[in-house]
Amino acid sequence: MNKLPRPFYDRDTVVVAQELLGKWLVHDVAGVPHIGKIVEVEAYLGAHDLAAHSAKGLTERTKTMFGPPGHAYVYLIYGVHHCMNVVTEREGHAAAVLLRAVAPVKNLAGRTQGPGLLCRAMNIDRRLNGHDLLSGNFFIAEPEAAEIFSIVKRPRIGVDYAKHWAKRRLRFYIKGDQFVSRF
DNA sequence: TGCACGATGAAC
DNA sequence: TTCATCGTGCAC
Repeated sequence: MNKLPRPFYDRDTVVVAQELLGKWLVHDVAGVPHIGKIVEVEAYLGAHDLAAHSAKGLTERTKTMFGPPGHAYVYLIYGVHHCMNVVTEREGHAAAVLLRAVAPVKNLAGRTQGPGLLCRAMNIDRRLNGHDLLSGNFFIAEPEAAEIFSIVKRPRIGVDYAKHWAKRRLRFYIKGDQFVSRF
């Protein structure tokens, strides 16, 4: 499979977020490759973005976001669900792209439309926090067949506390895709 | 050492 | 609209 290289992630987060749409998220568990096509994402631009966890500064929780690009930032939310992000831009910039939904491609059971459901279906939990996405068992790859689609831009979900940052259209999804979490 | 609070999902 | 459930961050 054609794995995305480090330079792909070391670019403007809004660009990376949109280009992640259509790509394949691959997690190999005990020899079984779980594969989902990314159909919905959100961009978190860095420590200046009040909706981003990194706006709190460098802490135990956010140190993955402040690390080098191309690594997974996985955290537990509401004590119940896991959320999976991809770190972008240069080390120290603390930006990331939240993966909100995937469409089943291979070996996925259950629903995948939402950040928590996506992680459950893909067997992703915080043990994978900080994991290098250029590794052999957990990575993002080019899809086998490229497709043409339109990208819808909307405000991010669940970040009303972020003042004017909550209004920016940093949520992106594939237009008309049935696996988008909500329209 | 205690406590408020989530980048959610499911039930009521 | 409410609630489950717990790690993190910061106040005391």
